[in-house]
Amino acid sequence: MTASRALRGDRDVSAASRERVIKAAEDIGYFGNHLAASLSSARSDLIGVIVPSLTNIVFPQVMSGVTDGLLGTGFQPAFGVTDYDQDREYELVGRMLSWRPAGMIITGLEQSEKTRRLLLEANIPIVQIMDTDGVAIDSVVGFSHQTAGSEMAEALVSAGRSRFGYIGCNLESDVRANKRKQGFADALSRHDYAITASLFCAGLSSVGDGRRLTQELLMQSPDLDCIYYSNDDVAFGGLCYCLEARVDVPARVALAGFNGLSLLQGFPGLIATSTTRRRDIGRASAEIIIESLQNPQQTKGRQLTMQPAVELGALQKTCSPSD
Amino acid sequence: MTASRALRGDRDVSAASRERVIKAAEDIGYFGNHLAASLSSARSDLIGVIVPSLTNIVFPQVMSGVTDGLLGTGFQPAFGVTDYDQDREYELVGRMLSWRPAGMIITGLEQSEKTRRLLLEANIPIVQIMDTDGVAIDSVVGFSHQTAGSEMAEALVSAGRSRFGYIGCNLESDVRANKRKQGFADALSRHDYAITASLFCAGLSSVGDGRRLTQELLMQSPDLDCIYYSNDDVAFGGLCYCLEARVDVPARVALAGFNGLSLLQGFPGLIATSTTRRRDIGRASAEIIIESLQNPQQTKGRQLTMQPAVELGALQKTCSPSD
DNA sequence: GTGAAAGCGCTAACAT
DNA sequence: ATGTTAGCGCTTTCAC
Repeated sequence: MTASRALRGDRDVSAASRERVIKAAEDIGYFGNHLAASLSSARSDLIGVIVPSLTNIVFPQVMSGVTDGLLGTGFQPAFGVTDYDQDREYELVGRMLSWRPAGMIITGLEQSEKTRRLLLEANIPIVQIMDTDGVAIDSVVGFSHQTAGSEMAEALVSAGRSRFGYIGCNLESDVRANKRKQGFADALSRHDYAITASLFCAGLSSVGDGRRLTQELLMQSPDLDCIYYSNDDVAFGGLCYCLEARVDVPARVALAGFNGLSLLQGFPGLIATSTTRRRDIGRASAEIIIESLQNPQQTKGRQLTMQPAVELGALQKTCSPSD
Repeated sequence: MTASRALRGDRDVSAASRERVIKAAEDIGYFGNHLAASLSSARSDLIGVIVPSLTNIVFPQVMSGVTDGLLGTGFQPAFGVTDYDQDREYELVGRMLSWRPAGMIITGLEQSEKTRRLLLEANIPIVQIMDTDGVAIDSVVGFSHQTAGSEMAEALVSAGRSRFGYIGCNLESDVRANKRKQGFADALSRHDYAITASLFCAGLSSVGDGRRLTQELLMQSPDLDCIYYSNDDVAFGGLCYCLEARVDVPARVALAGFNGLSLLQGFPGLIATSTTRRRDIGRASAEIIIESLQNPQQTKGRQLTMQPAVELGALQKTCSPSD
């Protein structure tokens, strides 16, 4: 009937009817039923967004970016969390698709074959985010973690460092942290250097673990002049230990993390990092979905790289401690 | 037909048919349509979850808790973010309800009157979380921020502090931080003390702001022996400043935050805090929704308080700096 | 500009 | 244990 048109803001409704309908709707406290609408029109205004974890601030920021990018478009994000578990991811993707979302944003390129098939067959725009090292399903917004790792290594070598340690958390599940480590090690070996000592912890990264592992690593390898961490949280924990133990950072040992978290502003410049544009990646992925929806042909398989910038901070000004 | 029953795991289907159906479904890559299912059965397996922000780790942790609590129940969380904006909240609640969720979890007790009406009329279990200072719509899981503030004040007074400063971020929108401050000030005044110096910053709380504001506050009021912060992020920034400026914490000045973030493990015990059980609150709220769904009568209007524990850390052992 | 008819893909209730 | 019928609340298409 006319009511349906009026409420959806269809033109071809007289101003008089429109007003009457809207008035009536308010009076009875009516609000539509998206289920019926989407079922009938065979499309919904949901954009599925899948992230691996909510344990540090990185993915929440990506989600904020997506929300921003969707604001005012009439589309709505629907968030899901996999906890870095591929089976859970498959399950979640299936559930999301069964809501017939208009598009999907999913973290990483390493979905299981089953999941990839689901996504492909859904026949909606898919954007994989946060990584570009691999084979895409459709569009991609992110950067190469491998490159990020090697760029950090190059920068640290240029700053005169030569005895490298590594500390990582959650490497069993965090594919991207592994890629960074790989890129880091590869770049070092091109300079005939290597990671000579490393420590790992299972489970999620945390400041506390970084602190503990750094103490341990420096005990067993006191000659290290640089430690690369799987991310900023762990690196920051390392810095806390060093400050308390009066280990001079970065003069005696340089610490390098990853992400460029605002947390680092606690001690500006003391930790080298690669600043990732997390909100921008979220926003851009939302925009690509919207464009694809408006222009299905031209926007297939776009690739957008936002490589993080290496920031050395105070390290820039120091020389090798052996000088 | 039988297929529908088989796929939903209805009993009253012969093992033979069930297998044939499931086999066939896999062959053609069939997966159901939640839209149609929910429309038909007039209920969905979604639980709407509304949080104010994703800018620090607190609400992501609540969301993880909800996800945990829902795991294996067949219900699924659907997350929404309001950015501390009541109009956005109203909009979001409306949109969520139009998906006919089975229940709603929403942060805080300060919804607008319109939003409250929407929620009431939805006739589904509602759980408001994170706060108990106010009037509930249905069930509540959280704690009194007012009490949390006064308990911290009491603890600090007992620890011998007497000259109090306050630093807060985002107080324009963060109702709960305001309640803590109020409770803190009220408790102080019962001891004839008061907050004698404060600084605020607009916008979201961050470590960097805490650092900057603490420097400023200690410059203009060098005699303070205690600073209460709106939360741990800001407090931690303050600690970073003090460590760098060699201000003795907690001997000369005690710092107190709120939340018990794992970040504090960078310098264990140096910041007093109230440890909130964020995951537990998320999990419990999910459980209450599930119970209400199974047992509509008995579970109306439950109230669950999980008051945070004050942790003084190193401050416990110090005496007033004037001793 | 408005209305009537059909149907989206399921589930519920009732046969059989 | 399986099939049949009707209908959830919309949108679409086509008349008027």
